Amino acid sequence: MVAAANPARHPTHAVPVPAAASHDPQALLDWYDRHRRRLPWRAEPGQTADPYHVFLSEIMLQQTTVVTVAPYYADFLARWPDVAALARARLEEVLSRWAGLGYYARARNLHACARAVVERHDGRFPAEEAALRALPGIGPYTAAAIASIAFDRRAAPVDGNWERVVARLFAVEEALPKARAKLRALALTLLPDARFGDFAQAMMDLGATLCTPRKPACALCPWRESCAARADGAPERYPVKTAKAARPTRRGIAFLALRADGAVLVRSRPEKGLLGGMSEVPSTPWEVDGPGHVAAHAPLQADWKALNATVTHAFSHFALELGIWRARLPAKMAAPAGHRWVRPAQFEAEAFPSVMVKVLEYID
DNA sequence: GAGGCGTGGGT
DNA sequence: TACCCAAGCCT
Repeated sequence: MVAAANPARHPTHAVPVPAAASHDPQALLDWYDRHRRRLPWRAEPGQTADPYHVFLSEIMLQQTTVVTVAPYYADFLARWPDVAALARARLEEVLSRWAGLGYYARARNLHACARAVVERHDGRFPAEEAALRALPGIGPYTAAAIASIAFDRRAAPVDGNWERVVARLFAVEEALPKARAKLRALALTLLPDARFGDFAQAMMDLGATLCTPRKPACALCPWRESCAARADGAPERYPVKTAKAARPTRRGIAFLALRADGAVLVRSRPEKGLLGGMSEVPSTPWEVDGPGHVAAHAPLQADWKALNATVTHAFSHFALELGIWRARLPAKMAAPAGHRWVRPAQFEAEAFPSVMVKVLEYID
């Protein structure tokens, strides 16, 4: 979508803009110049950010906090300092270094995207939103983020921060996610005439530090005078959201097969779906109705002992309760088809998601 | 377009 | 405790 930089000069019929609203973009840029957060992936003031740094950080930051991302970003950048290096990496190694960060399709797409940049764009990220959007794992937000932050193109990376800020500035009563298009249209009316990258990051900093979900610090906000939600006296009421569905509990049993030499029996999950491509301890299916006939799912015949232990884990759309069955096996025992024996010293090279790290606590 | 897709921290 | 929340993308 294309919108005029200033709707007062270039009226649009797409969305009615309150006549009284004057959220001066320069006021936010001035605030940003004084309060910008120093983050590992950000360029120094006045400098252009490296597109690869923006790309890597933006993918990691999808639905993930700055504090969580920071060590992963440092590790990836040290290991793969540029997009060509990442493109040369093995997918298994990328997944193992991503382990613990969640939303594992991001890691697979990150790797595919690096290869696509090398193959389709000669190793240089395109500056245009449309070309960026065509790359794997890069959606409308990330395309706009790279275009604006790395290339200072006029683009609006509307994330959760932008949505919250805009919903409050205009006191939008329509609920998310349905209100998304409206919030985006309103966001476009806020854009300055220059410094698009700084403006994008300023909106994120504003949302992350002042215009927070709970107890926003309106007294410190550069837009406090023109904010409709503040005028209403209840800024924390925005953005309005529709209630989410309740999260069911699924149950299963994990089979901890321990060889006498200390090795543990593991396998890789299918490439697509939940924890796609990640390493796991074999288990029954995880179902709401429970594991059913447990022994039928055991990876091998053994003297299985049910431990008095349950691993619980919260996924985004269901809770998991995993019982543990453990068996000890001779050192020369071969791995069944599709499985492999892994010693604890080699765990670092495996792509164990957090739930499997919890299961592996019971190898002793 | 609504739901699948992780995780850890905060209240 | 049981939610809610965080720089979304894909199908």
